Amino acid sequence: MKKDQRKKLESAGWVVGSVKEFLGLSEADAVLIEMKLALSQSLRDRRKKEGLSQVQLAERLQSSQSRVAKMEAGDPSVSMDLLVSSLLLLGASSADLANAIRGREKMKGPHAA
Amino acid sequence: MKKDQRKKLESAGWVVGSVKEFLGLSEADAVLIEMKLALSQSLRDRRKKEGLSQVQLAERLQSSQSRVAKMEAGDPSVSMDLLVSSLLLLGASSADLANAIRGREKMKGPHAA
DNA sequence: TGACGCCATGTCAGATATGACATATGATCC
DNA sequence: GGATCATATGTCATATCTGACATGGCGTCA
Repeated sequence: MKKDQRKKLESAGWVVGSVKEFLGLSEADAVLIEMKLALSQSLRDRRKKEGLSQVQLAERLQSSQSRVAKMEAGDPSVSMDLLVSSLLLLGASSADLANAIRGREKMKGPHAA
Repeated sequence: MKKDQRKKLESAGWVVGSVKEFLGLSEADAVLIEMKLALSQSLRDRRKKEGLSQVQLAERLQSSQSRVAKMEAGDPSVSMDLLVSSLLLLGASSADLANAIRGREKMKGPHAA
C-alpha cells in the first residue's frame, strides 16, 4: 500500500467518485480513499452547519487549525481514526458515519443507470 | 484521548455493547471503540467464512499473523485504517462496512425495547 | 493602504501504529 | 510422550500520524 504515491493527486479536486479506477490503485485502495473523502466532506459540512471556524473546531478537538484543514482536504496524512473520532465529537452518531461511509454503491442489476 | 488506559479492558471479553458507559470514557471514545470491535468481529467472520488461517490472511494483507490476531482481538494498537483496508481486501464492500459500523442504535422513541 | 479573520500548505519533533520475530497456549493426531 | 497446526501475546525497529508552528493567500472593512 503505497501511501506516498497518491500524495496530492487523490484529494486535489475530484468530483467524488472519480477516484476509482484512476491511478494504479487497487480497488481496495480506491474505496478506502473514497471513504475518507466522504468523511472529510461530512466533517466540513458538520462544522459549517455548527457555524464554527476551523480554529474553533480545532479547540474542541484539542487539535490545531492546520490539522483540521488537512482533515477537510482529505490529506493523506490524516487517518480514518482521526476523521471518525472528530465526527463523533461533533455529534455524529454511528449511523451517521455509516451513511457517510456507504458510498453510492454502483448498481449491478440490469437497471443500472 | 487516553489510548493507554483502555489497554486490555475494552477488548477482554465483552458482550458487545457493554463497553459504553463503563469506564471513564467519553461517549465519543466509547462509540469509536465499539465501532472498532464491530470491525474486528467482522474481520474474523470473513476470514473464517473464507476458510483462511490467520497466517494465510496475513499473507494476503502483507502483514503478519500476530497483527491479524491483534486485529481480531480488538487490540488498541490497531488502527481503524488497518481494519477497514483489511476488510476491503477480503472483499467487503463499503456497504458491508457501513452495516458493520452502524452499531445497533439505541432506540430513543417511546417504543424503546 | 493596513489590519483582521479564515483557510491552505509546509515542516518538524514527538507520539502512535506496523510488520516481524520470539514465544506460549491449546487442540489434534500418531 | 512428541509433533503439528492455529491462535495469542510481548517486544522492538522503523514507518506513519499528530499537534504545533510558521507562513502565504484571499476576502472584507475601515
